[in-house]
Amino acid sequence: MSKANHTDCSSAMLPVRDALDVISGKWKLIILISISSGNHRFREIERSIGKINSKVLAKELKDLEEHKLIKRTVYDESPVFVEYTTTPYATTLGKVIKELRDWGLNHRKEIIGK
Amino acid sequence: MSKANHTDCSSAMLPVRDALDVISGKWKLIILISISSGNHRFREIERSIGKINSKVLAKELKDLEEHKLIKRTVYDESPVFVEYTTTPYATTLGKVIKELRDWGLNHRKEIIGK
DNA sequence: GTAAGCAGTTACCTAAAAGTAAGCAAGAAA
DNA sequence: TTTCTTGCTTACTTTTAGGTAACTGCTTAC
Repeated sequence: MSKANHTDCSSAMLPVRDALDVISGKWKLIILISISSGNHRFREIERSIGKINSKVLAKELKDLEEHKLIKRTVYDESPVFVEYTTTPYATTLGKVIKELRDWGLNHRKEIIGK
Repeated sequence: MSKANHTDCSSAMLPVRDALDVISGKWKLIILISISSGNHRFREIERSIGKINSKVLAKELKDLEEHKLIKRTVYDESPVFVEYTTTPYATTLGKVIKELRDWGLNHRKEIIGK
């Protein structure tokens, strides 16, 4: 008889954990925003973010690709060039990003910048 | 003349960063969910999460309090007891959490559990 | 022929996050 | 009276994220 003297809420926790596994971290959403704002080349993305370094960017891009959120395409022209684009699946993150933005904007007003 | 050969999107990035600073990490939202699901005592919260340890929980609770997302109240009865509750401000995170949940649920269906 | 841009990689380092295990003061229950 | 529960703290270790700097092969521009 497992007498669990607490409210169970694991069903609410699990999906949030899943989502955080994909998007949390310092750079993932930032990179997605950069790409969907029109930066498609490695160096473009790097410059648009500014403080990121190429090692971290390369790693994060790989992660995002594994999660099917971006697509890496190599154009075999001369010189070859590499393009990163967001996938249709990435657009499902739109609402998440919007809510985070709105909340972050308000939070800065309320707490940080007072 | 700073010739920035990339699209500028810093205004979209900043608020997202602010939000992530507060909510990213392994436990913050999980703890908020636990408290708002009815777990108000330290040990209750601990048990409801399961894998967290008291050192980490204590630290995260302090962080959440600093961010005005929860309130710690000490009731000076005998024995004294401590209660954690979410603040009205925490409810502004509701939409964020909802979107994360929905996305996480879908993500598990689409990517993880296939 | 030298410099500069592209898309990264490599080896190394640091700092922060998270975990482990134990303990403590108080009261309550056995 | 020993044990249990609560709400933590302390000291220590491990793990992970993130950062630095240099360097690669390739190509074009000067």
